[in-house]
Amino acid sequence: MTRRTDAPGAPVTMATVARRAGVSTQTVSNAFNAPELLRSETLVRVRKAVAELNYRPHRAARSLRTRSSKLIGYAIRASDGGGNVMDRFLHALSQSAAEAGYRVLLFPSPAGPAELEEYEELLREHSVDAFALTHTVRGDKRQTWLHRRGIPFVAFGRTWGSKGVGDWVDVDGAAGTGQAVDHLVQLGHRRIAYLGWPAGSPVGDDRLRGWKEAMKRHGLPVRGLRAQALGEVEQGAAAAGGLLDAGASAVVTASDTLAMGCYLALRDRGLSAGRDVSVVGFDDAPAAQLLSPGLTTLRQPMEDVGQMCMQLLLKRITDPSAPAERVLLAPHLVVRDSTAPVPLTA
Amino acid sequence: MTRRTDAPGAPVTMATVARRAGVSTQTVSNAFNAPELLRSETLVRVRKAVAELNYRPHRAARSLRTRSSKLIGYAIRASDGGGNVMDRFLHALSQSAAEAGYRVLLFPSPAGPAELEEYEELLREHSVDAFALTHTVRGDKRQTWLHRRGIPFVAFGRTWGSKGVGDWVDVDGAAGTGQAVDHLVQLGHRRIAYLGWPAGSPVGDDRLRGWKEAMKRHGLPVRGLRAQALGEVEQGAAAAGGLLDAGASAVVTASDTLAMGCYLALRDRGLSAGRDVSVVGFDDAPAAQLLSPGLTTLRQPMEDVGQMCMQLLLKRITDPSAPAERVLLAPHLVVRDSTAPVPLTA
DNA sequence: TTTCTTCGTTAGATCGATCAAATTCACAAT
DNA sequence: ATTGTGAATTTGATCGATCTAACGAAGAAA
Repeated sequence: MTRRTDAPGAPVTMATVARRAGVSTQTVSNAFNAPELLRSETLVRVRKAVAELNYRPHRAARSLRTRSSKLIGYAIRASDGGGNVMDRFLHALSQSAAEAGYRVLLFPSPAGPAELEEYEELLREHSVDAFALTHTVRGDKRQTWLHRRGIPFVAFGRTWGSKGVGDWVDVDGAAGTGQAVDHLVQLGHRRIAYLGWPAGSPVGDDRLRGWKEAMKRHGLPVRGLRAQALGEVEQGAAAAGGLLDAGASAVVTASDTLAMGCYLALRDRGLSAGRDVSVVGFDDAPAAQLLSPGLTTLRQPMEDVGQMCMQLLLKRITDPSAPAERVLLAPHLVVRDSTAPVPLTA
Repeated sequence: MTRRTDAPGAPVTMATVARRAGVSTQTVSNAFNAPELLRSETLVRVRKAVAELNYRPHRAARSLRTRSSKLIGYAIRASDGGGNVMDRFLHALSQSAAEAGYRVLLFPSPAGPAELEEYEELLREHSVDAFALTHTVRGDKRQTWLHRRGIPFVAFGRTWGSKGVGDWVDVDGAAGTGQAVDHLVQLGHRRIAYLGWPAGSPVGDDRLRGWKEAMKRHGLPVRGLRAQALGEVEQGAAAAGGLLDAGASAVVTASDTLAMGCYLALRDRGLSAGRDVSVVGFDDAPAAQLLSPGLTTLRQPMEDVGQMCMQLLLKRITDPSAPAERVLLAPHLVVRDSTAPVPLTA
């Protein structure tokens, strides 16, 4: 026999609410999922009961019936080294997800080919409705795999290969370095150098292109104003030295680390960033504002990236067959003291 | 009427598996949850059917019946600035959780008093079984709140207030700076300075204490070998200058940022870290190994922290009334080139 | 008055698993 | 042959919501 009384301490379910409001459970359900179906007076009554009992629908029950977990899977990597960028993305993503009634399910991603098995496992258990991908690489298998099965997903990071599938959001590196050049030109610089990574990395090539195109747009020469180094500070310093010798009055770099290399190269020559030579970094790492002088750098708009990812994902969930959307967002130039007008003596 | 045939494309449920294995659904359930109850021959038969159908139990259904979501809630903050420490914690936590059959549910934590409402919401919906807390502060309300309701939780970060409740895991800052001193003493240093933050921050005071106690243990003087600065690199450099003037041959610092200040102070004097004066940082920030020379620093054992958190949490879930456990883990000294034997000239 | 609509609400089945209790079976003890 | 015992398996109820379909009441049209 079903319990008719509401013992204190008994779990509060829809039936409890229904009893108190003097309606059926279906009406309570409608109050949550289709309030427009209720007469406004009934709605008020149900809402009152919900508030008094502090009731919320049981996720598992709802999810079992509706076949939707309202969870988005996100694979976290061992140590992505991405500095605080991934942190910010994750926060922005979960924030936007929450606003849309979703939450983020975190799972550790085994590197390599076993990775897809984790995705599959989550799907088999119906643990997630969709995925958010990051750390996309050339010819990433995940996109096509998910696409083939009709699982909604969105990627932070473009599909670099020619024939990519699915929606993505990415940061426009070229626009970023372009902005940096514009900023420096406005300060009177003309010999604006670029310090990047060796050719071949898509992200690096993109940032280089932005500098090159902006220089052309302003009618400025680029010959001899380009150097490259790997991610180490000291190597950056060596490469930056060459650019200074070539008479650069400003250096746009592919990363804050390389920018730190510039700082060192300047210090070794008794010069100072900002005062003598302007330097622009990329990423706005935590160290950037701690440096002295504070580093002018390109901050990736992770809040917007997360929000946009969620927006595309929701659209995809709603309409799985809509054409893919791709969004490029420009980084934001954070101006600190490492950029300044060209010194008169130069 | 119940469907007796298994149409292709129909969802694979326990009934499908049961039919194929020629057993009841309960037996399939037992194969997952209590395999020792089955005759080994039956178990094999069921496992075979499971494998052929690629079946996994539906999370929501299981969770509805067992009243356990197997999810651990974790509140992600806007930008905790914790560098890569939180990243590593989160990865370690989800890794250990996965090994125990749990996953991590990420939710954005609104700052301030509204925070607890998010926790409550998750509990009301039965979305999580337990919580992992970080960023604990003096007199944190979350611990007592969760404790009072009997919700299992674990904190990364000790309860600094006197009357804390609940299990926690933390990094032993004092042990870290102590190790740094030991290492330097072994290299022949005697005038080992400490560069920390202004008194008052519990973490900072802890690290200072470790240095002081280790110095006493080795019978070394501490007078005049202590300075403090806020988190900025340049201020660190100024403070470090004083220590160098006081004849320090090595500096233990409270953070990698302060260590970078030492680098600058040395460079300004034409000296170099490692060769002339040894420097030890704290945290192993991404920049630490990029610096030149590479920074010897104390790396927080986040993998162990995450694992231990999960271990305590599982115990707590199993036995909610067991006495609280607290674990302190020592950081690991990562030796790079910024520490070296005392130069002969000194 | 009767019948037809429409709107709001209710009743009963269902999602896919686990729990508690009942049942079957093999085998030993009486 | 009968009963007892324990292990292996099955049966039926249940978790808490949503779905489909049916129902009742109010007002409009006949």
